[in-house]
Amino acid sequence: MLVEVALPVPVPRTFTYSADRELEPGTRVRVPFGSRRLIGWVVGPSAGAPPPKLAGVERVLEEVPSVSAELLRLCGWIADYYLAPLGQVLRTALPARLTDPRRTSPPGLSRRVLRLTRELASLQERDALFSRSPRQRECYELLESLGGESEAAHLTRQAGFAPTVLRGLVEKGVAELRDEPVSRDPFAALAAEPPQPHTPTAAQAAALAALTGALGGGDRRPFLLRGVTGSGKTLVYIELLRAVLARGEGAIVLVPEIALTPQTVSRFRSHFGPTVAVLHSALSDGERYDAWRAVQRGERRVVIGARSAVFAPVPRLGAIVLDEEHESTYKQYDAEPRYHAREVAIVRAGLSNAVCLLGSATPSLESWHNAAAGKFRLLELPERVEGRALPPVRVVDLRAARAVAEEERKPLPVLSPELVAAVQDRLERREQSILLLNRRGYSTFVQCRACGTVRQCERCNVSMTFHRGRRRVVCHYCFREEPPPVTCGECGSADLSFRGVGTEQVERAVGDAFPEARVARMDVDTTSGKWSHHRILERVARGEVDILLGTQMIAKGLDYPRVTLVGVVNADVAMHLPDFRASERTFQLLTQVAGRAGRGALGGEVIIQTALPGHYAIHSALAHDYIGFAARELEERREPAYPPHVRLANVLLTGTDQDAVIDGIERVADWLRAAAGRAGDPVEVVGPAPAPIDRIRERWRWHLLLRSAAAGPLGRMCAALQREGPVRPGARDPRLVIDRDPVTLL
DNA sequence: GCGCTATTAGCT
DNA sequence: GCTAATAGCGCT
Repeated sequence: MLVEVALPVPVPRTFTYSADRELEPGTRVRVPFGSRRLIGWVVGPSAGAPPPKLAGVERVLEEVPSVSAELLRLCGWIADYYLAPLGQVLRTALPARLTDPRRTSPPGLSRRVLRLTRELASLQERDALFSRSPRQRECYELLESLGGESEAAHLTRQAGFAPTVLRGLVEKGVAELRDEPVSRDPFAALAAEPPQPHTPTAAQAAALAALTGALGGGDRRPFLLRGVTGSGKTLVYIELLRAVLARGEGAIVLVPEIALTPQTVSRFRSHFGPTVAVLHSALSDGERYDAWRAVQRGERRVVIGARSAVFAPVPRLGAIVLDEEHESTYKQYDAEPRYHAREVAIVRAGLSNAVCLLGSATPSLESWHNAAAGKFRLLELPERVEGRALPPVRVVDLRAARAVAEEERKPLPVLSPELVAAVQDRLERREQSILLLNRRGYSTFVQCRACGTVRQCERCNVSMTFHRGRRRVVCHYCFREEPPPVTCGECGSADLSFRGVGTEQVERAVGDAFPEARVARMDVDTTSGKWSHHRILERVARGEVDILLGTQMIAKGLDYPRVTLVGVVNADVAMHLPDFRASERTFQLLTQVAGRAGRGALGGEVIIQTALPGHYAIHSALAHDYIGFAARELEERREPAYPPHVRLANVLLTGTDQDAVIDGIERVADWLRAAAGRAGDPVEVVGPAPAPIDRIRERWRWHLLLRSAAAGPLGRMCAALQREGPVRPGARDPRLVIDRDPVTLL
């Protein structure tokens, strides 16, 4: 008999193979493919005539399909909607162990584990023991943050420690190497805090009643929970999950990024203990596979994870919760399939008859629009728990500050006198402050005073950022770095100006203003280690940090009662980006970071430095006015029309030869316009135009937008373009990328 | 004419 | 995505 097999290759079709018996859809098989062997999934019997070249399934890898019928349907929907090959979707949905052709046998029954045996409490002891072995220290500290143990293979392969480093720790008597049976949860050793006692507020109780009332019911519309920061959304999630578990079902909780939300994860663990599986990016392939199997067997019924956890094989799915549903990290924008976990969650909940709950203080306009249209059911938590007020927000007008600075012939200070006074006040009261600036490095660009030329990356059309710590200028797109320029590359002048403030410069300004303060900086540059987020946040939690400064990663999910001041060094960073979501992003970030202040009994205050105090995104944030912001922003997006009023697809062509890229995108545009005319479908072609960043890694980038009132015609046009358009799918130069519902047009 | 490198068709 | 076939190009 003949079966259709989906393979993890970028070819948008399935392949026909012969099999000597009937194979259930979802069964993993090994098949010959060219000169190679690949692992694929049977998706069903083959209809029609056998192909001219027919090979047979070489090996059936499992008797019970690893992909359930439900998951297969979900992946099929993703493949169709996001125009990705089904096999690539399946590979994304499953742990790497199951798709790696080198590992066709089940993983062994035991594995080598390195476990800490002695605690080094004092810093002096640590310094002494590891004075000549920094790698051993790093390894020790990684183990510490992993809960005391990790698989040896993980430490050597993924974390990059040499086997001698592991042995060194054993010889020093601080760790042991042992063979352990599989299926251990590395997070089990992490102490969970006891659950906090609580009484739901009236609003929480009402939301819960609606949610639990919907369990197992027929109305499949998702819920949108809008709750101001500090209103107790997590409590609602927890109580919903409790009800789900009581019905004998399981649930998935999606968070934007596990490393940034340790407190949320810890609350789930404290309530549900060992039935929680945390799918973390630091898991080794083996640990991830173990967790996946434990979920599939029903041993763990609550799954917490980032985007890809939406595929967790929970057998009887009762609910999917998506926290901070507006976050753009839910969209996979840089690889196929370019899916949005929010849409996938909604579709999956529909297929499983599960409750889908989207939560946010600042819902995406798409979701807000859907709630207004009755497609989502709206729940609201309008007040903070225990009647705590939202913090008052003050604005410092940078235009006025700039005028003063110019008059006094001094540079504009990074921190205004108002902000300095407020931080000083917190230091005296032994409270904590958070300072946000969403730009890393020291100076964001280097400009020649003589001719005005800005130093650009050789491979990308972006300015290079000066990193003072590294003494380099760095391209944030291709990571190329060079020594900082001393002369202008254009005119040779040595009069260079290092401009644009980044977090490193804020750190320096803070150091100058408050030499005694204990400061921590948190951005991509200080959190390169897998557990460094964790380490910095632990220090904040223990009160060892007076001022935490950093990029947007300090804006999410932190809940520290001693944080009573939030300062935004420059609120306008995202506002000038050539992206229709610039205002929305600015409003969301400001609201989110403002929510970090005053979560405890001490109260709090927010100070925002901006040159655009009159902009609606900023004054809506000042007033904590989501509804006002959303109404205004929805109006702004009517003309020209942008989501949520219309659906978009971004059609991007990249290549090393600019002329070929331009020629290609023009042919694509002509083809699409002709096709739109023929089909009579209301799809509009906007462009082509160079992408806002028109060269990255020596590849030129041109794009066009497809705009349509409805998703259906837009999807059909994209599919036709892929099938019959002038650029062959899979070609590498120029290469065509189709991104539906894009979150960024850069 | 040979051998190295860049490009690309085709994979069941 | 990968590989094998092929086209392109410098060198003897």
